[in-house]
Amino acid sequence: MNGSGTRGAVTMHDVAAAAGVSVKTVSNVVNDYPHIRPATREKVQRAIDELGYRMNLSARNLRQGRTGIIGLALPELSLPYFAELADSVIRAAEDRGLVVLIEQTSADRQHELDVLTSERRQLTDGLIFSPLELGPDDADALKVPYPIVVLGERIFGGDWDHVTMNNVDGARAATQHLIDRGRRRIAVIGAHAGEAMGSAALRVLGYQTALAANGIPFDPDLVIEGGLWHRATGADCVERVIASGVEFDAVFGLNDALALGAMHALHAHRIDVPGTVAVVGFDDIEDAAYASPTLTTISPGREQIAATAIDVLMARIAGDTEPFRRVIADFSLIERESTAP
Amino acid sequence: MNGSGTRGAVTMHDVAAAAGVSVKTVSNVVNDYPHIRPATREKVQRAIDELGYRMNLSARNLRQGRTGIIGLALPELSLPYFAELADSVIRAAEDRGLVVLIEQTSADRQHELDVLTSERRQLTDGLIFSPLELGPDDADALKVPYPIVVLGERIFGGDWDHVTMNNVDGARAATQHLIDRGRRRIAVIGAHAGEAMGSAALRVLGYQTALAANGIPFDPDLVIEGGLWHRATGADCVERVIASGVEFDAVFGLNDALALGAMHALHAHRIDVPGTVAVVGFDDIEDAAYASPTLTTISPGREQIAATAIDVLMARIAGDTEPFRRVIADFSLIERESTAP
DNA sequence: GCTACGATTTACAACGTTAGAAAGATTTCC
DNA sequence: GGAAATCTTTCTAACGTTGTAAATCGTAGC
Repeated sequence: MNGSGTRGAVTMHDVAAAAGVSVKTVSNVVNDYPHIRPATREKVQRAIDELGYRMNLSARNLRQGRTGIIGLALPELSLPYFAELADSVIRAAEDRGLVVLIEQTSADRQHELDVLTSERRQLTDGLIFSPLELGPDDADALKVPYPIVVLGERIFGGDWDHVTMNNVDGARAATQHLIDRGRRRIAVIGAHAGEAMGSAALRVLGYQTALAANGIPFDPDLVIEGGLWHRATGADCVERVIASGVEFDAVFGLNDALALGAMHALHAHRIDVPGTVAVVGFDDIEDAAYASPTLTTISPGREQIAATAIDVLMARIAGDTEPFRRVIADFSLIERESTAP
Repeated sequence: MNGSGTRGAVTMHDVAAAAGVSVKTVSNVVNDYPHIRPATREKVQRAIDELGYRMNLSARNLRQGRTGIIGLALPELSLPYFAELADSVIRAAEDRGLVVLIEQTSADRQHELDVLTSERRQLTDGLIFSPLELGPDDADALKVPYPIVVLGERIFGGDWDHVTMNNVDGARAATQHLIDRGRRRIAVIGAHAGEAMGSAALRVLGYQTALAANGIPFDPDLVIEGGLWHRATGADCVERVIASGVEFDAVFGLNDALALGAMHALHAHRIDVPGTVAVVGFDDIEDAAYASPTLTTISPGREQIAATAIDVLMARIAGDTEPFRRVIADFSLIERESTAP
């Protein structure tokens, strides 16, 4: 079936025999060992090309104790934010010659714990882990015997590397932007009452900080609860503010899906965006740029998060023993039509 | 750092020594070889538990020539359809004890070709490949020396397994549903003029088939071109039909994003959905269920496609030499508010 | 008690690669 | 010209697992 004769693959031994050198010399050529006579290198290279030799990675992995694969554990690819994060991580990994194995935790606590001790960890050199359900109490479970980089905010102060977006400052900037546009009655939608450390709480904190910095009183009536951060929730939140009769001239959706849903509901009520109500989101998912009007949002530095996570992880895999790092990605405000003056 | 003493992992040798049996017996226990005395099995199991032994997968891979990893090559995870497909494939693989390595081709022809011969193929037992740019001319490139299952419609008649959705019949059913609801002037948006074999062409074909079956004349003015299947394109298509003055009482978006964009534009024009214009999509992405009104669509059997692809691939990996299969997944019509009577 | 025949267990040799050190070439320097 | 230094190449063992075949055990049949 494959071009080159026998069923089994071509090995270094075959190449060595064809080139008239030892196996180790072939290995040296393949691995760019510096001290090789040009003539030898060429001889070997020719044999490799002629025989169509491909390295057997399992053998190399066994010998070196490395696989070149990193794990990425996240809630679900169906959620646009995580799909885009995975996209970025895969690209960043590819640039560095690594490959990514994705595991979904379905936002289930037990599943998140399982991933940490799964047999799959044998197959990966390290793990990038984006938990949604684990909290400070689970810190011990994260003390694993392999390199791990944790994404997101839920677990602080542990003994591991942490790469996160700047939820507080990002939210502050989003709010400040609305204030700069003359808005004073800013509804924030998608809040989670019970939570102290999740993205919702941190973003609401940023919102409050911005209000305070501008001497605008905080009105609890403008903080709208909303569980799942879906479009439908966003629409529902807006329906509720409107029904409540509370006045507002702007909406801060704690993520883009909420903001998009909000715009939809505003539209349904013939409320002009951004004329009457300005809207801003958070995450910069692709749809935000295609909505109408296009949505102003905070870009959380997804690419940077992905690249940094991979770099930190690679350093740990290579044996780096520096103190654990906490990296906070740079965010940026993407101004679009939904907050045009 | 890890609980069990020395840096290096526990091996079968350690377990064998602790249990007082040979390495092979440990291997037999681990692999559920039937002829093992219960007492022995228990002894070994206890040693395994005590030492916290985990199989070294690289070693097994080397010995068996299998990795337990399958590759999944798709355009981009940022596209919701592919993110959801990847989700389904990963779940299906997990159910069967496999693990998935995702590679993105960025919808780039060269990149799609590269994936087929990448060094990564050494790491996977087989490949599930969803090409977007390769066409019938590239058939030779798909004759690879490892198990491969091709998704999608672009390449027919080759010597490989093929799992695909039923674009023609699905589109026919979507159109028929609109006809059943009394619609006669159905605009179809997102068509690709040049294409003969892509999803766009096949779905338009299904649309025409349904019209013909019901004796409704085909009006080319109702077929609206649209390149990228994004929400913005859908909105734009609707703007164009409206501007053209052509009458219509329904819109068939060739995918959900187009349909959602269409609903948005209709809304902007104060056109009632489904009262004045009914809308139907294709793909059943998650947003379709959260839109307002919720979107009627064709569910292309994503789960089934994923499961079937994995099953076929596993059979090939196991050495199945049956003739190549072509599986067409069952679709279903999901009726929602956008086509309510 | 002895033989035969499964049931269990073991010894040994791979799987294809690379680390480490030794061996062989070649060059450099007096 | 010879010794030392350096560059190249080779040799020998692993890495941890499983397939094969052979060894050992246990017991049923006579």
